[in-house]
Amino acid sequence: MYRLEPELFDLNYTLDCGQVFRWERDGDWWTGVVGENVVRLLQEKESGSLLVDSELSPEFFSHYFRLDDNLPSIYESINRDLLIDRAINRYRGLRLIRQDPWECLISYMLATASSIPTIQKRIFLLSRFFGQELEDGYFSFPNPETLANADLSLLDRCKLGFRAERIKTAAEEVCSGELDFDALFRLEYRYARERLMRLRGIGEKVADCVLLFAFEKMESFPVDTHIRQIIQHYHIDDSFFETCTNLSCMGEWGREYFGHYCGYAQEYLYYQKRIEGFVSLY
DNA sequence: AGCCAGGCGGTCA
DNA sequence: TGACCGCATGGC
Repeated sequence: MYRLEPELFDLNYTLDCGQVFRWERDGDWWTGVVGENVVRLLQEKESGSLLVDSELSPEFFSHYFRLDDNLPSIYESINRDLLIDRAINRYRGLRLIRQDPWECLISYMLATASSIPTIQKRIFLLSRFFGQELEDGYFSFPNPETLANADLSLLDRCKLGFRAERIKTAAEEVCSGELDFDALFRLEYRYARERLMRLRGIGEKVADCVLLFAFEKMESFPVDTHIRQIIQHYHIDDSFFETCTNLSCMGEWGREYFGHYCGYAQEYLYYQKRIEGFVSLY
């Protein structure tokens, strides 16, 4: 157990906002599986310091929680209107997380047309059946080889529905090296996106989530049902939307409107909408 | 019961 | 291209 003193960081918002699915809260403590490690974290209310119960190093968490991001500077760059301004101030300290590419890829393939509790349940079952037990009740995320070789009847027990075949195929591509994570890191956003979208089960939204949360593409702007509703409800920038109604166009708009760190803007808007619905700006 | 959830892929005009 | 539909599952 050790202590970290992160600046401008809110653990609760960061783990609760819906970007990760394997952290659970019990009182003030969060427990999660990161790689082969079971991790417990608590942030003290007054001091803001982080209590870490884990084998992983301080440097790891600094990297994992993107403490290297200059948040004030990012806030300044994305603060374009009253709605995002409110979200930034209300959920101050929410940071994006650097997720493991493989786990992130499969998780968001399993997230299509599902509520967050359902997604969490699928990943829990998948880990329980195909991962390795780390300590009592906690399992690692299954590796690509295991999922590539799993038979569909077993995958079915994880309640994946029509997503089962898709993740098996994706796992096979990762195993064979046909899908190369290192290459995705090096590719520019739009090319990495095109590459991911060649997989069955990955459209614009899933590709954007994976690129944002695992491949350092801050200029991703995932347009899910909440973001679509926000844009339609507030008529942000309505001169643009006279000619733009579909989801693809909304993504393009987000990148233009919020700039390079639009991924951060997206996450704040998404969380605010999930927690508070359509907020009043008066 | 019916609709929606961090959607995608196919079809049909 | 744009609108509609089926796809499994679960929560409300």
